[in-house]
Amino acid sequence: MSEATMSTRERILASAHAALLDGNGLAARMSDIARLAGVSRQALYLHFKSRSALLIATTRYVDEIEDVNSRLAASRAATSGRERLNLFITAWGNYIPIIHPIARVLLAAAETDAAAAEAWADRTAAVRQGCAAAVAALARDGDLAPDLDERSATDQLNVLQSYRTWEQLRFEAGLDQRTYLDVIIRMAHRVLVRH
Amino acid sequence: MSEATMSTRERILASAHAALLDGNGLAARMSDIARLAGVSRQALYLHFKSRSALLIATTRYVDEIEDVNSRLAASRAATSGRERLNLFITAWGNYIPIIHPIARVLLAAAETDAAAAEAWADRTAAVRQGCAAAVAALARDGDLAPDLDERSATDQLNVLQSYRTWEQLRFEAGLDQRTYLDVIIRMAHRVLVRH
DNA sequence: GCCCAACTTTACACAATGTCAAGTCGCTGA
DNA sequence: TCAGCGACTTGACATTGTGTAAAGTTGGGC
Repeated sequence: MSEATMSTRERILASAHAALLDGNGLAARMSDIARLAGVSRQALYLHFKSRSALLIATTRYVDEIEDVNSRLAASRAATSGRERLNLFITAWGNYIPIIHPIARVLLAAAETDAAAAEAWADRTAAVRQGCAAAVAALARDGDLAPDLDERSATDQLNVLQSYRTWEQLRFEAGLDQRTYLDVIIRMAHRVLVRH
Repeated sequence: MSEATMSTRERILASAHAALLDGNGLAARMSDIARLAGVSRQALYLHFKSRSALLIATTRYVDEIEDVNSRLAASRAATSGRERLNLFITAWGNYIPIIHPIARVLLAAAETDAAAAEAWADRTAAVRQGCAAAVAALARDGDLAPDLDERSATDQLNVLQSYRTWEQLRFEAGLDQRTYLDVIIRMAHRVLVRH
């Protein structure tokens, strides 16, 4: 979709995305996004009720253009539980860097805004479902560690897969993306898989 | 120290602590803290350069009155690496709930304030040292998983011990504190210890 | 009795979100 | 062709919180 043919709403979303990607996205103000989109600040409020509503819509927008659903669908094709675990960790782990700049700001907004908190909770619930499915596949193969029930195993995988864990390993510990994936896959196997 | 004999600075810190503890601490404003301390809002600026400086000082204040140092020192008495790992996880894991309400706000401030970010980095560096020491003790006993170097093992333990992991397991997954500790100890052992 | 330090009071600058109302402009349909 | 409508702009304003500035008050030590 060329810039000229995009609806104003789409241009706003694309500009919000761009504003959040660049440098200190957290500081992106409504007026910055408006300037980027080439519309007035007030036009933003015609399309989105509040900054927080715009952030939520931007997150969905990026999920759509990056096609998060088919990325995650790949792991469902796996035949064994262990394979599914690897594919799921890889698929989600490679999506985190894409959604990260936006999620970061949404999460910050969630601290004070109830709607943003709910939107965030929706996302994490979706990831948790993926974790639960991978755990169930392991259990079906008899590969789940015998001292774990599926619920607790899902909690543990979910924590390893979380956005915050990625953030810490990538930025605080300084791992590159490939090493991050290796580390998480190793941890997930040792934590979840019978041996 | 009774309220009457406390210096103004101490009353401000104690009030900031109280304000952050109660309900939605994130929303605690300078004027709320001033009211609680029974001083004018401007008095806060006589003692602390900014909100962020007050948050940093409050964190240190709580560390002091809760004696975080001797809590963590306990684990250094351990004879074996495995024991040290357990003691360290327990000591730090039981301190997180105490510092959590304050750390949460400091972390939020760190998103936009460089001084707060640095104060946060100091804290995490201190915890990481504890992790590194536990890993070193394991390695000394020959109990560290052979595919791990100490650096990577420290990263992995550090992520398990992190404030964010605690938050997710306690509040998103709904574990109680005892179960949280059990889960982290289990994960740490499976991830780090040779078997 | 004077002074000083700590604190209060009042006022204001500033940034950002969000609201409001009137104005512009191009397209569409009678 | 032009009236009207929808989408957007313009400019003004309310609100909330941080941080600064300056003058006033007060109590204790010398």
